[in-house]
Amino acid sequence: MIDDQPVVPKRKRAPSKRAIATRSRVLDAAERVFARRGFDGATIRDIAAEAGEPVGTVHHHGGGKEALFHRVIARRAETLSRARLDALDEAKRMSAPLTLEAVLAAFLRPFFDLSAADPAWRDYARLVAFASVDTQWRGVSDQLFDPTAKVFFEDMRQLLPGVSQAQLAEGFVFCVSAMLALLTSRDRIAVLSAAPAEEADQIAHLISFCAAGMRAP
Amino acid sequence: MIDDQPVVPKRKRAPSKRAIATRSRVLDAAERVFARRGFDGATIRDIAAEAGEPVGTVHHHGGGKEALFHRVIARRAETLSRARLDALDEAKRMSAPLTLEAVLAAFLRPFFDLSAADPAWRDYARLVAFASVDTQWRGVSDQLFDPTAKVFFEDMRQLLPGVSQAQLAEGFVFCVSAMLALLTSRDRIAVLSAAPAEEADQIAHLISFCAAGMRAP
DNA sequence: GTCTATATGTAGATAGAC
DNA sequence: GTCTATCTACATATAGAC
Repeated sequence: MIDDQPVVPKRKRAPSKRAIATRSRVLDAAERVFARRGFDGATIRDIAAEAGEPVGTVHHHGGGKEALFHRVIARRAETLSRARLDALDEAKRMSAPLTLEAVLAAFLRPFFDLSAADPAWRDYARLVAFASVDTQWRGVSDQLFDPTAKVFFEDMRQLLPGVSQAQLAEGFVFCVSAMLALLTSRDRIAVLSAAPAEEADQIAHLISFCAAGMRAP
Repeated sequence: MIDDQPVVPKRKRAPSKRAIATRSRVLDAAERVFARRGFDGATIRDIAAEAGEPVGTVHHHGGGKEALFHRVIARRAETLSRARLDALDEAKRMSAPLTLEAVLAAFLRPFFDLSAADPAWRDYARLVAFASVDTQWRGVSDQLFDPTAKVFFEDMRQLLPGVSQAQLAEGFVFCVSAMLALLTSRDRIAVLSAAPAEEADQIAHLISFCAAGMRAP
């Protein structure tokens, strides 16, 4: 253990462009397959076929099935958190005084905006929904999403001083579950409503639903 | 195909008490294991071990893994629907005029009441949550829960004539997702609220949250 | 109905050529 | 880094004794 290089011991060399592209293809394919089938329902072979790569390559870049799932879910988490926090900053700059609707919109909208710009984000939403229901991944999603959630939670607490922290926590979880439901169950909603709706309207409804619910007490 | 008995061709004989008990043990075990691991994550062997029965017996009573899952999810659906519809009738008898809160309570409360009386219903809730997120089971849960949902949906439509059907459908889906979140994520709420809460309070909060959200427009 | 033994397929993972 | 071939384990399912 003496005299081993202390600096930059990982990542022996910069990966080639080709390698980066392959890795990206593997992660994209894994995201789609995990979104469709969940963690246990997906197989490395499904992912390899989806990526158009051999099985060994998926293992090489994914580092095993569990690590691959973790990598896929972590990959976009940072982008999502930053989009939310940026939106919150923007809301604080724009609207004075800050409203509950503005805070909720800053938290809820980015996922939809990203999904509208890139359909892969819709798959990612399904993946997050799978991870949310499976206690096996509870720790992972908490670690990735909780820090940002806490920031918004604090702001909401300021805006609703009359509401108990317990009730606030419940409301926040209800909001998140409603967001995921809208992201992943638009077809179910369409069946009940008997007509396809504009997603822009649905997002506005989600926000007003959540705001009213949080204010209910 | 001629001359075969047309009457009571299924179920050659009444099953023995012992057989009924075994079947019940298998279904109970399957419910617990499916609730913990989801459909794909669970194995027949896990279920057999949980039931204290050999693998062959699980197959005999379950009829294969898919049929077993279907059987487990269908087993309590009828009870739940009846409890909801009974509660709705009761609400209509008791409160005149009927309120949105009363209708929502009739829909949302029974699952919690049943869970409080028998912890197996809590597992069932986790199972339903798993099935809700997995498109593979979309059809099954729709078939089992949609007829009752439509009854409540109609009553809410009467109570909220100013709200569009699309918005009503969204709100209803939000309510269901919030209910499942509360049934399956109490630990997550406890982390945010920094204190364990009484479930009775949480259910009251769920109902007021949903009522306010539905009325938001 | 119950249980043991087994058939058959496929899963995740890896070794080693290129 | 890429890809083929293969190892080992365990999945579902069933056949047939009790």
